[in-house]
Amino acid sequence: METNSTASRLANLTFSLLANCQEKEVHLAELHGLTQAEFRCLRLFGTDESLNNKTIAERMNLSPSRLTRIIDGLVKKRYIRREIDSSDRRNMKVNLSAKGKSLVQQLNKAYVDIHEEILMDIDPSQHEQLIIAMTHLLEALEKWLEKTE
Amino acid sequence: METNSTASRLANLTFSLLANCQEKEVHLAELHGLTQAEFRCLRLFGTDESLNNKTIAERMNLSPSRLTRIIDGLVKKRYIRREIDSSDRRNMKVNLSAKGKSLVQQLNKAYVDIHEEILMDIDPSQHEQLIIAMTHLLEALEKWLEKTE
DNA sequence: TAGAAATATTTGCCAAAAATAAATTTTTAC
DNA sequence: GTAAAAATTTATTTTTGGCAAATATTTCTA
Repeated sequence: METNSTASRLANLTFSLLANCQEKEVHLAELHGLTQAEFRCLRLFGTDESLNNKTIAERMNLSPSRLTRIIDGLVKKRYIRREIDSSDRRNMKVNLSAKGKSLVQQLNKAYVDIHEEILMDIDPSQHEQLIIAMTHLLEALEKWLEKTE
Repeated sequence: METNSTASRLANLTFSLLANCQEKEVHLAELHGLTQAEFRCLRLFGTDESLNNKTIAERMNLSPSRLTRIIDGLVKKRYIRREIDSSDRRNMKVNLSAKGKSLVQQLNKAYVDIHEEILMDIDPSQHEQLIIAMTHLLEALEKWLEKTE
């Protein structure tokens, strides 16, 4: 069957892709003097976002206390700032410093650039197809994750 | 420009994809009583492959001594076997046990199945396009990794 | 409105996992 | 016979992560 061999080719591709991305992350984190947890945490921030401890903990599937430590590191390294939320003083508003913003922007740009290069190699009429396929891939994965939770 | 916004959509997709895959790996490793390092190491094996310590260490970007420990764990958990290479007794040939083979096959099958499901949602005439695009993505990433090494 | 319950974060403590460096053993190769 | 290579052991450090208790603040309620 055709689908089967295509599926296994695709599976191999995403497998290698994943491995490479992971390697890339390790490398980038090291390059900026961050641990992987810190790096992953930083990448959660949009440049203008202001999050609190608990929200980040939930997004990263970690305990709030663990998050406090990760944020400690990022604050010490001057990538983010902590500030008491004036509307609810139990909350800590966490947001990027100038240094943090610049790094996040730089990383995002590099990431978009790679994808732009790829798209240049592909007929524009196929772009939407690709997006749709990738969306399916992501949905399938999310569904699978929920199922096994 | 059209390419730019498509590129950033695609970038977001692969970013989420990566995060989900990582979560999935954590989950699967736990499910089988393996640490993440052990799980990743196991997934390096084709069902009939026989590798030595150093090769695996290189593929995983780890020190040989770290690898010894990871393999220790996998041997203790009966997923792989160690055997002295009779042609060069300094080498250790490492290969999957029956239990290991069965797990690797099962994981590969689940992986291919997900991709098969995805492909069923996509017009078969587009399949080759998707493969090509993903191949480009992978190449771009590998090139980028080499550059920054 | 005083006191109880709930919420968010931090702190101290601890354990497992990940990683490296240096020393050691065995084997090979020149 | 000595140097180099492969794997392991030993010792040590860093990273990751959770739990329970403590603290501060807010919300609920009697």
